[in-house]
Parts: sequence; structure tokens; C-alpha cells
Amino acid sequence: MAEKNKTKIPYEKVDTQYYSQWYNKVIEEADLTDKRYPVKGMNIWKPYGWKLMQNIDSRTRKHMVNTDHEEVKFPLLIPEDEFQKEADHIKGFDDEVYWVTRAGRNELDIPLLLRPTSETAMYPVFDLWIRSHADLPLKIFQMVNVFRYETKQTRAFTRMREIHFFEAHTCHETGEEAEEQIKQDLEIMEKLSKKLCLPNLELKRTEWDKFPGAEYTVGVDSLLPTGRLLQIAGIHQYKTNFAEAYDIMFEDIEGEHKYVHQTTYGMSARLVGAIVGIHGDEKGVILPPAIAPIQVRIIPITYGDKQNDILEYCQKIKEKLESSDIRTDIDDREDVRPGSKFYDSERKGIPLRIDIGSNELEDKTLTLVRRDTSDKKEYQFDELIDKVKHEIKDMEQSLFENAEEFLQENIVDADEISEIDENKIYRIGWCGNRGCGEEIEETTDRHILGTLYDGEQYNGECIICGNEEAEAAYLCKKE
RNA sequence: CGGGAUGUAGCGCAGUCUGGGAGCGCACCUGAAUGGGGUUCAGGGGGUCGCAGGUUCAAAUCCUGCCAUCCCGACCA
Repeated sequence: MAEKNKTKIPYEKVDTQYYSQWYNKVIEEADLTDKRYPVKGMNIWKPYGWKLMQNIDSRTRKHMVNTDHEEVKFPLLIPEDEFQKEADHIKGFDDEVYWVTRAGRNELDIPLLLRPTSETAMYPVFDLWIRSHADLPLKIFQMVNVFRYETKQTRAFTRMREIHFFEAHTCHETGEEAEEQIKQDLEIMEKLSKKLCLPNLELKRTEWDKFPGAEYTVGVDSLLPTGRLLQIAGIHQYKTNFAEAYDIMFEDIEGEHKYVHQTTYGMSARLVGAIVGIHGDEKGVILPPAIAPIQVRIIPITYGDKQNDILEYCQKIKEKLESSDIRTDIDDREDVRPGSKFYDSERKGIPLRIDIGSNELEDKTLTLVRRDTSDKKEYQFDELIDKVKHEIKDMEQSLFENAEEFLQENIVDADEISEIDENKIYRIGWCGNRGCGEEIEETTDRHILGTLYDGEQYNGECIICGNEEAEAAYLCKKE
């Protein structure tokens, strides 16, 4: 028995150091990423991990296309002068851009930067694309890598210097239309969260925490087992801030020239980090069925004289599942014992496993095992599709609900600063003034993530100044 | 970007203090037996000791610089 080399790091929910060890171990064992690339904050997507990311992207893409967005791909490099047109935006990103200043041995006339996000790449072109109200709304998105030179403490998927990024950009005739767009983005986010099993809070960020250049920002935050919030999406209302800087105007129906109203919606590989962190256990990662590269793995238990019959039976099951669009594979490696295959399937987070040995072959049954609960059930072959579909649905729901419960359990009300001492989300009263806000952040060493986008009733008073007109603000450490 | 720790075979580590032979476990390869929860035995392959300088007759070991990883801050999606 090779006890000591097994994954035995328990799923520790509080200690960040332990969490970090566990996280790094399971993402490696699940074959999602290789972090040994010799540039800080830039990792390799391994085939299995990349399939997972692409499955997430496909879902996102589908939602975007269904809501009349079109996919584009802008260049990676942005000229310095275009980057510098919106003052707040530059201030927000200036310290973290990578510069390209040389080509071969020659200095470039105009330094180029690697996009940290694509506003400044796209908006000069929007000015060319948009002439009249007939060109609006303009709704596009792209999935690209962006670069941000920030934070010494990088982490796979959640804090990278090269980020796999989704960004949707829209232009509208009116502020109302732009507001509608934000509501639509949040609806998409909700649908996506269900499938990714990532319950979250949609919080309108504070003035000092909004996206650089935005009028306001809605952050979408999920709670990690460590009790820290991880932002998994950002939805921004730009109003005409960028339009004014980039001169993006249209002629309306009366012949008047007006600035467009803009929004953006961004997500990243953080979704993967959140899934790993929130759903993983002591055996490794657990992938939500909707996006798992392999949804069902069949494990033949072949020995003795029935090997071929068993393999044939497995193949039959695989074909039947695939005809119902269920992603399936067979672990038919020889010389690897079933026990190892079980562990392998678990480490990769494959939602469902089907064990087929001589018993199942004889009785025309199958043994179905769930990754999240380890429940093992025996079914008739005829029930295959129904049962697998049912378990997939049930697992999806149960992953989401468990995470939702964890999130809700960890939101606690605090009336006094002194009550704020655990790794939880605190709901506090806040008058909305920056002075009080900053005092809250400084004394508690936490961030105000904002107030619920949908709003909520709150009867308490500001935790600092006692003003009775306070709103409920959410306070937590950020990942 | 400030503080701390670490870097030796694919992974996990010993060896570094006190300079002289590069080792252990797992994984991998070959063979046989085994086979429903990480099989066993036998044999075998694999390392620029993170990188670059320096000290020395001699450097994994001592010194300097850099790179990367992990932790605590600051910053961010």
C-alpha cells in the first residue's frame, strides 16, 4: 500500500494555506492545468482543462448568440495613444499593462500594449462602425486572452497575468436601453450560474471599487470555502463616458448627433477556479455535469474468460449514451486494476461512473456511481438513459443547492464593528458615504462589495455614523 | 510592489549547517502472477541539483544577482 503518496489533503474550509495546498494539488491531479510554465502567472491549459473551459465558453456563446450578440476577435496589441483617451480607465490599468516597445532591434514609433481588456482596442473602431441609429444597438463579444501585470501572488485560474477572458461590449441609443442590457446580462449570468453550479451575489460596487471608467459596476461574487468572495463576473454601465472619450456618436431619427450609451459584461477562467474551490472534496475536483468534458465514464471490470463480452457490453452502453448526447468514455486500459480506475475517475471529477463486470453482464444491469455523493445504484440496461439523465439533473441541482446553502449560511448580520471577526460575509448598515465606507474597510480589513443590485429592505443604521437611512452593504474578504 | 519560506528525476522528499560518491519513496519500462476500491514479486531506465556569475585543487552544499513557487500584506477579474 502506497499510503503516503495518495491525495489525503482534507477539504479544509477555513485555513487559507491548507486550502491553497489542496487547490494546487487537485487541479494538477485532475489534469486541468500545468503550472510549470516558466513565466509567472501564465499557465498551460492541458487538454482536459481546456475542454472544460471550452464547454463553459460554448454555453456562454450560446447565450450571447441567443440575445443577438455577434462574436468578433480584435487584435491583441493596442497603440499607446488610443489607450490614453479615457482618463479614469488609464488610471485603473496604467500600472499593470505589458508594453511592446521594440521590434527586432528597432524602437517602435508608437509603443504598443497588450490589451488588459479591450475597450481601448474596440472603441476607436466603434466610432467608424456607428453612423446612425440604424447601426444600433451594436452588440458584440469576444473570447480572448488579456494581460495584466498585477499581484505577486498569482494562482491558477483565479489570479493570472494572462487571463482567458470573455467580454461583451454593447452600444445603445439611450440610457434606458443600456439599463435593459444590464438586466439581460444578469439573466444570462443566472442561467449560466445554474449550469455551472455557482450560486452568487449580484452586488452594485462602491464608487471607489467600480471598473475604471464605468458609471457603475455590478460584481458577481461567489463564496469560496475559505470564506472569501471571488468575483466571477463584472457587468458595467459606462453611460457615455467612453463614447465621449472616443467620440462614438450616432445620428438619431431627428438628425441629431448623440453619444452612444455603452455596457460591458466580462467573465474569465475564474469560473473554473470557483467550480474547483466550491465543489471539490478530499478526493479531488467535482465537475458540474453540464460542462464536464466527460459526463459518464464506463469502467469495465474484465478478468477471467468474459473480457470480450464485457467490453462489448460497455461499448453498447457508450453508444446508447452518445446517441442521447451524453459525453461518455470507457476506461479500457489493460493492466490497470479497477480500483485505480475508480480513483482516476474521481480525481478528474467525472460526474457519473458506470461499473460493468460479469455480474452486470449476466443480469443485463449496470452499476451507476455518483461522484458527489458516492451513491451506488444498480439499474436495468433498459433504464440507462432515463437514469443517467435523472442523475445528471439531480447532481446539478444538488451541487447548486449545497453551494447556495453554504453561501446563505455564511451571510450574517452585524450591528457593531466588533462583531466582525470571522471569515464570513457580513451584512451591515451603511449610509453610502465614502468616508464611512473607507472607515469600515480599514477597521475591519475587509472590502465593501456593495449593495444588492436588486435592492433590499433594511432597517438598521449606518454602522459608523448611525444614520438611519442606511442601506444593507455586504462586507467580506476578497480572494 | 514590501516581508517571509522554498527550489535536488514526472511528483513528494533526504542530503546543504560541517565542500570531495547524487540518493530514497511513488510514478515510469520489462517479465510473471494478480484482477468488483490505489496488486505483488523480480529486474530496469531516468537528474544541466531553478538559472547566471563568483570563491575553491574541488560546489547540490559557501557568496552575489536573477527567475519561479508557496504564505502574509498592498493591488486586481
